[in-house]
Amino acid sequence: MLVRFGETWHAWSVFAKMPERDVFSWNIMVGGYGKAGLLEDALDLYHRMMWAGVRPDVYTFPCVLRSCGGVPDWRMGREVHAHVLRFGFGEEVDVLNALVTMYAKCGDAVAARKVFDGLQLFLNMLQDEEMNGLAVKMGFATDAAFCNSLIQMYASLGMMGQARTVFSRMDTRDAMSWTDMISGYEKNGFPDKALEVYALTEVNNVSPDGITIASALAACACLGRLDVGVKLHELSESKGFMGYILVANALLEMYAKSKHIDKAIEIFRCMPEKDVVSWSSMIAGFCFNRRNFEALYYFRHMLADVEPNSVTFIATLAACAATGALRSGKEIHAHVLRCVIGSEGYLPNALIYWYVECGQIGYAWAQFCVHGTKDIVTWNTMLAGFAAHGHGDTTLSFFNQMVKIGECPDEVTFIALLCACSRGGMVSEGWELFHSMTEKYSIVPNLKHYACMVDLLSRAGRLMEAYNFINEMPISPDAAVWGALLNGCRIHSHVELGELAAKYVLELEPNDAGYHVLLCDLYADAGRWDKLGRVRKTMREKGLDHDSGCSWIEVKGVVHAFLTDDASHPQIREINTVLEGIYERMKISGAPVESHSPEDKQVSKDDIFCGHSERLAVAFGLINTRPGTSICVTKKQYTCQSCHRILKMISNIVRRDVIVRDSKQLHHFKDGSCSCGDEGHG
DNA sequence: TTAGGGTTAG
Repeated sequence: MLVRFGETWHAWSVFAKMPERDVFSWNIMVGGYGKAGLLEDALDLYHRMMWAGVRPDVYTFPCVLRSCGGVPDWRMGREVHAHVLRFGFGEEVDVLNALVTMYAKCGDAVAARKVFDGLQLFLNMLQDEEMNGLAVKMGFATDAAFCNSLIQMYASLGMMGQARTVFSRMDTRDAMSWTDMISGYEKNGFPDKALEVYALTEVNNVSPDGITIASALAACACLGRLDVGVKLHELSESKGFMGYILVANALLEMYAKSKHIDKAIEIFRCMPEKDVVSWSSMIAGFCFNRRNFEALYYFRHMLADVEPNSVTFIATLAACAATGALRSGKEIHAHVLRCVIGSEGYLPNALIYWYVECGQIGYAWAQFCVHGTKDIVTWNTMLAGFAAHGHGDTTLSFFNQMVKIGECPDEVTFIALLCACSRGGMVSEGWELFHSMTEKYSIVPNLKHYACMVDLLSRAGRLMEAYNFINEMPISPDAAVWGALLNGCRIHSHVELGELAAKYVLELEPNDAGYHVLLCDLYADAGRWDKLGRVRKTMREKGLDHDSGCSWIEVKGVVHAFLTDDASHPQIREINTVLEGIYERMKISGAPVESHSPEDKQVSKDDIFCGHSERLAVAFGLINTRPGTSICVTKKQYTCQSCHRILKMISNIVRRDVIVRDSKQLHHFKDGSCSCGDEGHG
């Protein structure tokens, strides 16, 4: 009784005073600790039960295995598996199901499958009509507890077809049967089907409990289905589930993923108690809504309240990566090392990705080297990192090394590879890799691969070849594919083809400011001021010119943000002095500085003082960081051509690496050239 | 009138 009210500690004191304890009382205690989330305690209690010489029964195992899967503790799970066999429960479906789920949660798919296969014969008998009839007659083939157990097992192995068969065979389904189906579909990547099943609960007058609602909300979050989500919110309120932390957390997630982060904040603030999931969901929610600084702010506040876990760190590192926050990320890295969870799941990959995004390819490499078990994501992150920093040859040789040790590339691998070829101007290598996708690795190229190929060809000046390539694509091209051609036309000043590409791009993405700017750059470079004026007018009409530039740089852990023509920074005088000095040195070196303005095509002071935010941020970095260190700036928008040109020169003049992460890609400027391989940038 | 279904990252 006390356990049911969540008073585990109180229950323990009663339990401890009991003169005699049978397997029944032990089961209640082990189950109670498990349900209260005190998984380690539940396992400890199970050990004590064993030492006390109590013989476990059929109820003991699902309960203790659930805790093993929840930790997850694979070694303990195996130990319990041995007990299952020793005590003769090796043929109990409910126990075997719990074993399958436990192994699945511990990431041991092989063992899960092995246990499952042992059951297959029995399950096949149920598929057989005669046996099924017999089972029905005996009253257990449609028994809710038994069937729920089967559904869970099938769902944990991703066999939703079988789960559905069992589900439809049932006479009476309880809330758990419905929840199993909803969460099964959601977890196996069919959130739409999950919501279809949820809709049936309404038709069938099923009363959903908190877990049912949370599972349906997860599916809403996945699909961004705010309409269903809001109904579930109302239902939760009417049923009094809002105080249930699981439901409140699922609601946060749903609102954040449906782009209603303010509603998520409202719910979060009303929560009397917040756990690690609530905080992590908010951090991830801010990232999802591109409010990365708030994500970092919440992370700092969280530390005073609850202990972060690996999910928290992964979400926070994503915010650090998006903002180029090197110092904050390093703090997290230190936390990770202290908490000894550095090798947990996806976390090492998140660290590599964050170092890459902050322009620290060397540290990313060091992190890669110390990372124990590398999966395909680890390799892909590193490959993409080398590609982004302009190390084309390294990317390809690294790929060969990867294949040599037996790692099988996936579709993401080829995006990184084609990107590297494109930036390094390696056309024949790019073609070869593109063909090898289907011929050697049976990977069907998707839109991203096609966009990479168009980028590769058009950057190399093979504009007609790129155009023909698009026309021969087996799938219809998206804006990114035409955008790559437009960019190539801009680099090689091919106005006519560029206009054609722009026509398709703007049909598909009529309100994308970046593509409009690209077209402006094409006209500006070709000196077509009349047409440039017309595009600018369209942008004004569409309200695309209001998004003024914003760049920021982190210096000594403090983020300094700059807007276009920003004169508000306390160091603005020094910034202007630095820019002026660079301008003087450019003049001396005779650098061919071109202007955006039609009147003045010669070296112009306007170039250096154009007020674009990234230049202000870079100049600020030059003043406030040690000589020789690299300068990392993050920009919210697309870097304009003029800035790109100037930044190349700055990197040459000051002999420092300048890294600018804009909305499209990473630019690593070094000794007068850029990693993006954009030769047309001047 | 004991178990088994659940939320966060990628």
